[in-house]
Amino acid sequence: MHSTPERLTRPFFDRSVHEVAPELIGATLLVGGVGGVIVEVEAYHHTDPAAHSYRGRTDRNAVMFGPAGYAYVYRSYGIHWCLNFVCEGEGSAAAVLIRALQPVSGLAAMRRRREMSDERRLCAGPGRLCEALAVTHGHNGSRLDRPPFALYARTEAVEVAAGPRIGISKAVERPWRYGVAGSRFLSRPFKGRG
DNA sequence: TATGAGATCAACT
DNA sequence: GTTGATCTCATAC
Repeated sequence: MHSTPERLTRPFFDRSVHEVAPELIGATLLVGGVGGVIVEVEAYHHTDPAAHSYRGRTDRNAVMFGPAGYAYVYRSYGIHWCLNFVCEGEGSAAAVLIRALQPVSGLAAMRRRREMSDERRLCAGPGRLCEALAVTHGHNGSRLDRPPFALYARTEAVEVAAGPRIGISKAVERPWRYGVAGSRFLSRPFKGRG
């Protein structure tokens, strides 16, 4: 074993979402001991027309308006769950959408929940990731530095690619998607190099 | 490899 | 009544 990875706590998230998002690439996310290395995220901010918080606080997005370091979970297209990490200070309504993991821990549990064995697609996409890690609305508003969540800073430098976000119809041009260029575990490749 | 439809529901207009 | 920060399966090349 090498050095013990640094555990990410609330101060880590209490910064600009555009600082936090790229730094999450390469970090390790576990939910109940199941998870892996974050390889793809997207940043959202309340000044951003594509963000849920853009039109102000509602019952659904209330967690985004709270303090940093909490999980914001919402239902997407009536079917999937999507996991976000709330960033910046209270009222800033910024969050990072976790889009893809490289599976590392709890492969058997993930395969059982996803009913598939293909490691590349176990967590390649926000909906898939939540299914593999058993993240549901019940995790909405949970602290990220308390069980079942566990987050660890990356231990090695990674080259972070940026590009346009996926699946949105507003502010499409903002390059607020970050990830490991060329990773086999992305929901979709980054344009340019790969 | 690419494109398209269906699934399914809560928020929002 | 319409719209998604999506995924899967089917069909077409």
